[in-house]
Amino acid sequence: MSGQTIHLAIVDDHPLILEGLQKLLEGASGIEITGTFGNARDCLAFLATGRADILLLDITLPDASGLDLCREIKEISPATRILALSNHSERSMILQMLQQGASGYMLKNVAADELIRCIREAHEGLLTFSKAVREIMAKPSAAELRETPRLTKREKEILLLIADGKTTAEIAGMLHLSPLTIETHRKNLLQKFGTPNVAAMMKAALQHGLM
Amino acid sequence: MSGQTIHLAIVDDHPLILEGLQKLLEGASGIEITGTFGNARDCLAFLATGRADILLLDITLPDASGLDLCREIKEISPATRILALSNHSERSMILQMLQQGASGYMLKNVAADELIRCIREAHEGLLTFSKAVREIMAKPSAAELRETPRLTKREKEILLLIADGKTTAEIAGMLHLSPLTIETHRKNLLQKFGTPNVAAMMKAALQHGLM
DNA sequence: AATTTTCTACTGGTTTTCCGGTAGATAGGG
DNA sequence: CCCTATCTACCGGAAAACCAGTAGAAAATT
Repeated sequence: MSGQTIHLAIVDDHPLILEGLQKLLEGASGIEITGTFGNARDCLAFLATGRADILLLDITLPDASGLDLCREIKEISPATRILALSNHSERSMILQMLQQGASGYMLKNVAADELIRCIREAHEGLLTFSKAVREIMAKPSAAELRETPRLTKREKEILLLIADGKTTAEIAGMLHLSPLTIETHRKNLLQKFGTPNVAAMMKAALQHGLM
Repeated sequence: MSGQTIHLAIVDDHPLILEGLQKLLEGASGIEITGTFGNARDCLAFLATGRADILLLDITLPDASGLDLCREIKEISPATRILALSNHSERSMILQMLQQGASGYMLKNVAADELIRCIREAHEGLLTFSKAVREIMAKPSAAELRETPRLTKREKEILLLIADGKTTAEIAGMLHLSPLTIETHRKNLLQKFGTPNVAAMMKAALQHGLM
């Protein structure tokens, strides 16, 4: 694999960026641009037949979210390594992109040599980031880790069972407790999270990484 | 900051690992071990008064999950950079640890020079991984990206509102639709996710990164 | 030993969700 | 133009969740 020509595709809704990247990568030996696309649709159509080892992917697209597109591409073409190239510099966005299957992340202000390094590293099967991204990722903001309700052991236990779709009666049966007790715990959980129902609570709990 | 002595603390429930790491890091100049702990409690007690620039953190602990401990530490001592040092090699575990505020991740089979490099890089404010971890992270498994139900525009819209804790009636009001219509969508969503209620659906949706 | 937290359980009632259908109107793509 | 997917809307009934309280027993902490 490595040492071969790298087949690169680019998705970005801004034509200027596409041109800029093309020019920028012209000088790089071993990298061949096999397609450039302004939206998700065209990109997917290309990947049905065409080849891309590496895909530079913007997150803001006209017809889909880059997050969705990333996952879709990994489904239909798992071998394609996706490098996010975005203006979004929030830690949470970077993590989401990785969760959707990206193999790297760069900000758009990345320098040419760094961009090329990232493409090469991704092609070698390594997770890769531009330096600016590594700096962002190393320092989680206090806002991101905003205080999580302190749950008791029992509450955590019950929260997990609720998340699994178990009803109050089912949980009561499993834990050999009265359904009324489970209801109380459930009520306390809702109150601790400050949410009106389990749907919102689930979102809060999962975003806090509680499961 | 950089160039100074790095104050390092270690949390690992296996005494042998603690000793091994201490010996291994003796030779490294500029790194001073200020504390070693076998559980979460002792570590938190230390951080209340003591100092640690970098914390090597195992995920499996007797009295808490390393994930929980990581977040707690970042809350009480945000300046402390946390490097996970674990046997868990699943991509999802690594992502979770980052979500909880870690600045890096290494597997326990890491070589001495790599360990030291990671500690130094973390101290310089950079996200850092051992090479093995970068390889794992670059290739998301098919299982992780297991197929997500294909939702229509409307369904996505309603899913988000449900996640915000809105009731059927509220959603109907917002979208100027009949509550019965919303109920149908809700029903279809449950069916597509294969979940018996919104709690489980929320978990599924969030784990698929749908929000 | 004293205090606080957690776990347990209850009453009684209201709201909401969930289940099983059916079905016309309106796109969007081949 | 046709076909499929989507969006809309309905019925009736069962199950579950949510709300607002109270309260004793058991742990855990101080």
